Amino acid sequence: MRTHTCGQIRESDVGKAVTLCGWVNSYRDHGTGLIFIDVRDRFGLTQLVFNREDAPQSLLDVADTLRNEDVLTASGTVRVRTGGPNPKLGTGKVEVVVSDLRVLNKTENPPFLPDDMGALPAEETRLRHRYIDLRRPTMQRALLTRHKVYQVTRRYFDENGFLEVETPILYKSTPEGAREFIVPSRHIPGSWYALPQSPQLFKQILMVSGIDRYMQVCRCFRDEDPRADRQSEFTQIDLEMSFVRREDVMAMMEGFARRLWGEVLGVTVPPVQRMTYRECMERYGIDRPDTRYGLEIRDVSAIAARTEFRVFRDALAKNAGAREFFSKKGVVKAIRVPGGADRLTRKITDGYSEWVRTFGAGGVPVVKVNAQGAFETGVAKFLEPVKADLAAAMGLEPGDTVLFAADTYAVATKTLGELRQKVARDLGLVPEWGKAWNFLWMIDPPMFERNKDTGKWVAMHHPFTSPREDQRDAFVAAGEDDDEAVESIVSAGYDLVVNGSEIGGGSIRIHEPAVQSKVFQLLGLSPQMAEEKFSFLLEALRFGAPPHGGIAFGLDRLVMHLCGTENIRDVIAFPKTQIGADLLTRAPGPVGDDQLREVHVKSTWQSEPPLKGVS
RNA sequence: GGGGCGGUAGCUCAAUUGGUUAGAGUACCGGACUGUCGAUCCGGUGGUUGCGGGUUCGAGUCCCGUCCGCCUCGCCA
Repeated sequence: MRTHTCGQIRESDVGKAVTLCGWVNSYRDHGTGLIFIDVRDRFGLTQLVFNREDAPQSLLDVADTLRNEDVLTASGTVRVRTGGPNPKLGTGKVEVVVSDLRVLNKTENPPFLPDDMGALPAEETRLRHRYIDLRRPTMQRALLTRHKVYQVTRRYFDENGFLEVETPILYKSTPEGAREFIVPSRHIPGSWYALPQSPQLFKQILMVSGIDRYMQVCRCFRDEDPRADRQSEFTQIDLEMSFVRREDVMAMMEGFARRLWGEVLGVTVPPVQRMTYRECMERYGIDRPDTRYGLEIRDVSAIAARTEFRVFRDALAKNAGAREFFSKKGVVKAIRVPGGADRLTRKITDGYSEWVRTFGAGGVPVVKVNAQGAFETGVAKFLEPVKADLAAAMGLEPGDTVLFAADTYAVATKTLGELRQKVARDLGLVPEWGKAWNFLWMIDPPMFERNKDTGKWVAMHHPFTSPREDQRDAFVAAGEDDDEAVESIVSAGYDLVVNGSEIGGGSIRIHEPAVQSKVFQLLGLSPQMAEEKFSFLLEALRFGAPPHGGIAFGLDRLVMHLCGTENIRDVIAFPKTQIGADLLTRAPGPVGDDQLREVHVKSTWQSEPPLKGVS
């Protein structure tokens, strides 16, 4: 149908007869003289020109009807532009003098035009007419980047001896972890499949099967509320390796990250540092630290203990005798904001006090160091006796502000971890996209933590994560009710973090039945329950399981980083909204009673589905 | 489930303290124009102010409910 794409023609093509196909990007009708049409496809823009003096009337009649987003095919001759080049276009030095024009499909007046200039339509509108939104160059670039990630991924892991194996989408419901999407069985009344949260158990079984190295670009499903960087349906680069220690997996993945950033962005990934979970929490208050800026957290409990400030004293009284780092032990922590005395106004810091309530903190005590080095604000008088020690511990200079959190270790750490990021954003300390790539491995995370509501132990990663080699015996010996002991056991897990965002996580797995039983026991799964839910895995582990470990990278998030967007929907062709709706196809929707009967399901929902009359 | 922001013309937005016939840009329609390139100039069509109640002489504006979108806490092994 065409001889060239719209991004292809150059000066070297002058004089050639060409045929192009594409969409009308813009039309500039000069009435009695000239008509210019920019025709667009995925590859670029080419200017078509019609001259009213020498073009036949039949051709002009068609050209006159062209409007934005009409689909056309045009044939003509390439020539150098006589009106001067357009440096913004790759094809900007040439144009096509059209001799034949056909409208392949006239468009209705589109709800919006797919250009990247000016304000975008509301996201609702973009999702509703996704096919138009996806014509925008930015969206086409994102899909292209995503495509490159698929290609690099498959090449890299193929080169390294991985076998791509597909695993089931209709899967078995397992307890633990995220809420599942479920699918009723027609053949087995009252029975349900679940969509996989990840192919975790299958890939471990593939290791027992002797596959040695497995990878898959796979869709995963978690029926939890989405976020800006999270969809309930998402894609993982999933892999598993036999006969490896965590160094082997981490080295493999560093190589992968290096290849990805190199091939997609032309960026050389700097050396990947490692940081233990504990150090992450101590310095950054989060398990995925953003190390592109300072504002590190300091523990000032010992100094705070010598003040009469009620907020500090009350916090420090909590579990005062417990071991260090215990989640319920009271602590006072602080971050120093250089130059904050001027920049963090009373209004801003009051806002922080309000904001941290969402993390369970009561507020943010603030002290400012004025130009003369004196402490200001309400808590200053309490801190006067420890002024010198605090200044030394925090490295305070005139003009600084100190933000405190006084609470349990868990709350104070979380609060300052979040506040640190907010302050960095507010003060413009975060480098713009592409300026810094801070990769780090978070290692040695705890095996378990207590669920805040139920009080039960939950696996930090998943129940098949092995304790770190040297922790095995302590783990097997740990008493279920000994919180301090259980919390202190670290696993052989690892997360890869870039610029404060977790892009992948994995672990060395348990291959010993005794260790696996202990995990289930701590999670409150009786041997019978464990057998019922995971018999296939437990059985497989008994039939010659090699030591193995693996990791999964979030492909959507990788692409977000490589595209420089903070919206996961910008890297997914057909994403869903916050209530899991697809505004394009109007999924989910009702099904007929006969369909339900066939799968032995009766709905308890009596009203009309709300989405039906979407605005 | 909780908190926040938003919903006004096809699209992006405005509308004073609750007060005349809800405006502008753009798209679309018509006209003018020979080198534009986000063309320009002139004119025009276009509104259930998300939906349902309420208060009021009077509601885009205030109140209640509800739906939808986004951000977020919880949640996300």
